[in-house]
Amino acid sequence: MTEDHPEDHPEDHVARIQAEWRAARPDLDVAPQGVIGRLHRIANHLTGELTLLYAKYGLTEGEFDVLAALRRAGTPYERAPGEIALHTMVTTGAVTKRVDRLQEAGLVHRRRSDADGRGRVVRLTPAGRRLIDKAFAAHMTNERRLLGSLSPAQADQLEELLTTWLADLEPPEDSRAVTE
Amino acid sequence: MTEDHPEDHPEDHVARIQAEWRAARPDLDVAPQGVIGRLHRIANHLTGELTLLYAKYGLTEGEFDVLAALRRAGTPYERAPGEIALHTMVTTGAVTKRVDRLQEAGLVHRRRSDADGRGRVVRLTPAGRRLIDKAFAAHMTNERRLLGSLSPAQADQLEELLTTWLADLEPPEDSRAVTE
DNA sequence: ACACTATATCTTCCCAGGAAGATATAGTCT
DNA sequence: AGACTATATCTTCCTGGGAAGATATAGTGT
Repeated sequence: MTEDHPEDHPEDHVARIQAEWRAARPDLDVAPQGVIGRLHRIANHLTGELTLLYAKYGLTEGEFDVLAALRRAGTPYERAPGEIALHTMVTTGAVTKRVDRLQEAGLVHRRRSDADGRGRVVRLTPAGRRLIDKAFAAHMTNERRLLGSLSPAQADQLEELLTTWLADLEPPEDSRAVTE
Repeated sequence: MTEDHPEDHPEDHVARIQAEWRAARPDLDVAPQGVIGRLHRIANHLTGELTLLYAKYGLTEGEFDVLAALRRAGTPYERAPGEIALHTMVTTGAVTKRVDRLQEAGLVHRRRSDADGRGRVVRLTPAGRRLIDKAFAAHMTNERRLLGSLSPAQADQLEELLTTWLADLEPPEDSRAVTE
């Protein structure tokens, strides 16, 4: 965030935006954009690439997330919609629709909960299990590729910085909320 | 991305997801999620916080971006919709609608281009100029706050890593495309 | 000048997700 | 048991943006 980075980066889009701001508003310190702007641009690029891969398996990102949450649950690959909403960080309304689409595609099955009449249970079908197993393996390969420009040491360093930052940004929730 | 980080992070959401995957798919290396997953979570948190601030000024993120792009242009704060689309990384259709809303709110003015009958020129009104000047200053303060958990040295290190990564992810465009 | 192609913007249609309300069932207190 | 509150899910309505097509104007070659 200091001004002089004697690296060989030929000036990226974010640097140009910062330069424009420095000209337009010399009274402001736009240093934070150097981190936050680049982080957002990277996130957008990554999302675009990841979405392309999901599409190869006929899935949207949201649908992939639901299948992944079910797969991670382990046998018998079941979870309540509310749990899925927590895991995937969307509203329950969004989960309802995602599950609708996945059910339509025969990838999940929905039934009433025995234990709680209000609850539902969403379960991966065998087809859903097969699909997410293939898609997730490809997804990991894809992520590894996208990280390719960083050396392992750089990736470690980056992970550590992001972990520190995230720990501060995330609400200090009790871990139960998400794990259970 | 190595397995042992002897820090004091008590295990975050991403670490839990990775642990679930290691149990469910021990054949896969989910290390990339450590970086990419956290990056996305941070980006989401940041977007949420930034959006809250935009809302205080009656703006959506998209509208803020348009006003900012015009403000950065310098006097007389004008840009063609196509340029705005490039700067804000959305389609021209999205720009049309954003400008519609901003025009409705009296923050920008739209007229035909003299030089090119197909073109339009979007210009900040005085009210728009005042609003974005206030909002952008607050935005920078907000971003500085959000970076607060990192030391200046950490922020520098992070910026450098992100710059390296972004340089590889961004298409090696010729710089004209975005600057002009 | 004419035909053809390229470009800038806008329009139409669609989709995913959020917010808030509706519904059904649980749990609790008396 | 009855009343009241809490909870899980779904439904309805709305909004922002994407994709592709429609318009209007430019530019180019003959």
